Parts: sequence; C-alpha cells; structure tokens
Amino acid sequence: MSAIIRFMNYEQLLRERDLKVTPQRLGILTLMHQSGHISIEDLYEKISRQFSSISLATLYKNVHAMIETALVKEVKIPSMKSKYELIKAPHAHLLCTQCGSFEDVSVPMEQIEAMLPHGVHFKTTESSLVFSGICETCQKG
Amino acid sequence: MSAIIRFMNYEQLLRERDLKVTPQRLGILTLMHQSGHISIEDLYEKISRQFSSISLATLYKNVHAMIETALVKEVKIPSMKSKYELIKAPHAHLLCTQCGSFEDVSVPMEQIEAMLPHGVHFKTTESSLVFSGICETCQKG
DNA sequence: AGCTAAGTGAGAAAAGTTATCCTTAAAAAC
DNA sequence: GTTTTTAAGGATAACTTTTCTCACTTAGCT
Ligand SMILES: [Mn+2]
Ligand SMILES: [Mn+2]
Ligand SMILES: [Zn+2]
Ligand SMILES: [Zn+2]
Repeated sequence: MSAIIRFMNYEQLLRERDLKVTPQRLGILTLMHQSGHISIEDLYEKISRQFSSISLATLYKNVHAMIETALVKEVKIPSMKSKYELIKAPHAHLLCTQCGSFEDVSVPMEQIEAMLPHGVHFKTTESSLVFSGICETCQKG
Repeated sequence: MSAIIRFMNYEQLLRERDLKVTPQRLGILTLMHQSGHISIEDLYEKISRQFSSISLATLYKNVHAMIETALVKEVKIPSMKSKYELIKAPHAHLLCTQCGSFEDVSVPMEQIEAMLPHGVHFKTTESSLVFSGICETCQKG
C-alpha cells in the first residue's frame, strides 16, 4: 500500500524527466530510498535479487540517467567508494571511520556558504560537506 | 636554489616517515607542490617528462604510501576525478563548474564542525568541504 | 665497499566502467 | 485494443583505471 504510493511517486518522478517507467528503475529507486545511501556494488547485489538477469550496464546507464535528470546524486566520500542517494534538501554527512556508518546530518548549508572570506567572489550553487570521525555508538562501545 | 631547499624539506618529510628518498618521490612531491592539486593522470603525464620510464605502478604505490603516512591527501571532488595535494592546514575548496578551476579557500573548519545539531554526538576528526559554483573570472567573462 | 631492505619498471591481471548490438517492452499513435 | 515507434534491457566486448607480480636496481646502513 505505502509501497504502491511510493511506486506511483517514482513513476511520476521518472515521467517528469521523460524517463520510461520500468520495473528495473522502480527497483533502483526503491533500493536507494530504503538504503539512504548505496554504492553501485551494493545496489547491483541487491537489485540482482529482484531481477536476476539485470545487467551491470543497465544499472550504470540508469544511475547516470537519474543523475543527469537530477533525481539522484553521487556522494563522494573520503577513502571509500561513492554512494548514491535520491536528491533531497541540502544536507551534510557523517562518516564513522571506525564502523563505516554513513548518515545524513542536518546542517544549514546556506549559512556555511556564507562563511567564505570577504573578498572571495565565488557564486556557490551547491556545496558538499562530509564530517569524518567517530559515531556515537563507536564512542560508547 | 630554492629548489634545493625545497628538495631538502621533502627529503626530511620522507625520512620522518621511513620512506626512502628517491628521485621519483622528490619529483612527485615537487609536482604536487607546484600544481597545488593534481590528478593521477596529470601527475603521470608531467612526471613522465622527467622520468621517461617511470611506471604507473610506481606512481600509484608512492601516492598511496604518501597518503598512508599523512604526507599527501586525496581530495574527492563532485563530478570529477580525485586530485591529490600535500597536506597542510585544514581548508575548503572552490570548484568552478564552468572553467573547472579548483582552488583552496580559507574557511574556519573548526567553526563549521561546531555547527552540527545539538543532540548529534559525533566526534569529528576531519571534514571535507567543497563549494561548487562560478568563479570570479567566469562571472565577469 | 658490501649487505639488506625497500623501491622501480614492465607487463599481466584484476577491477571498474562504457560501448555495441540485438532483443524486448513501454509509450504513443491509430 | 492493435500497431508503430522509440527507449530501455541484456549480453558481451572493449576500454579505462588500479593493483599485483617479479626480476632488477638503488638507498641507507655498517
Ligand atoms: Mn545524504
Ligand atoms: Mn587544497
Ligand atoms: Zn561508528
Ligand atoms: Zn571559472
């Protein structure tokens, strides 16, 4: 039910971008939503369970099409492979260097963009911020 | 002359890390310093002029050794290949999406690290911040 | 100068990504 | 609803990037 609603949203998001709605694409979007952030490798492993014959080429082609149409974003992470996420409101990320957890964190990006030194005339359109360190769980453990 | 002084510094930096001082390594460090930020590809192209027989394997091995010993840092950049730089004081980066220029910018990283929401107990050890947008030159042109 | 561990270079191998080509299926037209 | 059109999927080859292996050389030490 909520799955149906979600699928319909994905269908709409794809149609708005002139991308055909295919089961593979719905699967990719669903997995990205569920995982929050997912690497190509993990995405392939998971989607292969649903579509045992899906080709890696299909996966790459789709992820790129979705990036080009601003549906998905690549997140580059220090010392690990990129992960992909559905585009949403600007936010930063927390990477735990101990357990590898990778999470969203709400940070006022506009405020950060306002912190460029006076005299630097750069028109920022987007910014990428990743904090690396130790997560709460690892601090306790 | 200033080249000699620089080389001596690099020698010391290598020795402190128990890395043998080789002409290839001095060349790599010199190029990184000159370029500020350089991709593996460009580094290989440039260093090949000095050491026509240098192997890509040597380049990769050295860059990794220097990363592991905290002499060099990989900078991941949205929608382009990573660049490498000599480690220095924490700073952020400006990427011009029009001309591709990539530069350091001085930003108080500790202050930014203090902007995590209250209730988020993450112990940040390092953070990576890249502003994407239009540089001053491109704004004028 | 001689010894030893580390580094270099060449090429093979592996990993990651993209291109090609034919088949299949979604969307549009009828 | 059926036909037509076009985009997408799948298999595989090709290409790019990175790592590995191994024989040889060199730096650092005595
Ligand atoms: Mn995120
Ligand atoms: Mn820098
Ligand atoms: Zn952790
Ligand atoms: Zn520019």
